[in-house]
Amino acid sequence: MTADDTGCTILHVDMDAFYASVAIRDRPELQGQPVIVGGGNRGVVLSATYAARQSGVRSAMPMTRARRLCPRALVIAPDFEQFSTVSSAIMETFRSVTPLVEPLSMDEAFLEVKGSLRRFDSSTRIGEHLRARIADEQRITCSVGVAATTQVAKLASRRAKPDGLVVVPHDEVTAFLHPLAVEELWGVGEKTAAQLHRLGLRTVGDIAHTQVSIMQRALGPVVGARVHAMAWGSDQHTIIARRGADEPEHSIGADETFSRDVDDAAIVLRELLRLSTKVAARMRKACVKGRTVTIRVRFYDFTTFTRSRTLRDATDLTPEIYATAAGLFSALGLQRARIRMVGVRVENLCDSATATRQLLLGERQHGWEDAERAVDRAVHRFGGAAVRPATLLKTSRP
DNA sequence: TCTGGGGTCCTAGGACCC
DNA sequence: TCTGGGGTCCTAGGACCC
Repeated sequence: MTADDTGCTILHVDMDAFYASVAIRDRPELQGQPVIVGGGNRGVVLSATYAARQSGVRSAMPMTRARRLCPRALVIAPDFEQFSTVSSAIMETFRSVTPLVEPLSMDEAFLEVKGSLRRFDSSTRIGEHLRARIADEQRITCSVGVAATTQVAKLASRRAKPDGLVVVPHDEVTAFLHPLAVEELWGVGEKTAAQLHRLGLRTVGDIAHTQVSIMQRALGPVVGARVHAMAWGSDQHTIIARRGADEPEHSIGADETFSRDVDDAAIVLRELLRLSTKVAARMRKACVKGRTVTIRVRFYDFTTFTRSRTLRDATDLTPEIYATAAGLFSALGLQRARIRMVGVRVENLCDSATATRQLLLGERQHGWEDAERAVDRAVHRFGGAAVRPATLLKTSRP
């Protein structure tokens, strides 16, 4: 790639093996060693150092398989609070260059740098500046992709890994994209790739030279059109400045895989209560209420059901969320089914301040609200274990 | 000893209203 | 008598991302 980045004002910045890099940055003896962040007897790999990747370890791989592939790897449990702190600092570094920062996850973001070119001279310079600062301030490496569109910038940063920078100038976009395998495209996963392979399409160039209508018939009107557009390097995505914490979510949920499959409804209900408590507390912290409660139940063979119910009024209260979740679960009428995972999610969120609530006849206005807020205060002062529903105290989870 | 936990977005069918 | 669309909301499922 040439250094001419004229017109390329979008950067995709992606930390290299983020969780693993943060986990070992204060432990010089582990530099260059195979390290896996993950855990739990039924967990997956969250992140692995490049030394571990050399043995074939990949993100999202079952830990059992990862340990088999790389028995000498050190396994470290994730510390999400630490990751979150580092992530916030990194996003602030990005914002010191441009206000147009769109975080995609803890460890990556799109930056629109058009407005910063006068100060920095070129997009490439900005990328190198950020790489140097993050290496200096956080002692981890990152990779940067520079292009005219988000999709191409994202693919460029992947090409740059680890610890590099790749520019894809406008007139080299098709030469860059077309040799790539279809599954390299953002939004093309296992199923879509298989569908494309059935059509005989192996490379991004194959997609580009197939009629949009054929793509849409195979993948649906929206996804088909998007994938075809991406094959020509054109995407409609414009960067939306967001600041993680005050961005309203569309849903808040929690799920839990049991360490062993469970066939006792009482244990499942107790877990639904624990998850409802967790979700309700997170909703109150985010100052949102929601109307639709969804449960997910995954069985031993990975088949998964979802059931949802929409309430008349938005809520952020454990008793209401739990009652709905428990009702949905009971309505499934399961008889000693072997359950692997359950989850509770609340959707249709709105700002707590604007949520209106019609009082039922005779309902006390502040009953549960007051109780829950007292719980929040106690948890804040004494920690999460301080206050929880009585049924969660009897036995520990399986 | 297979396969986490947090999300977003899309599709499709049915109910219901005008 | 027969037969309409369009719009919105709800529910269930599935694909995908990190």
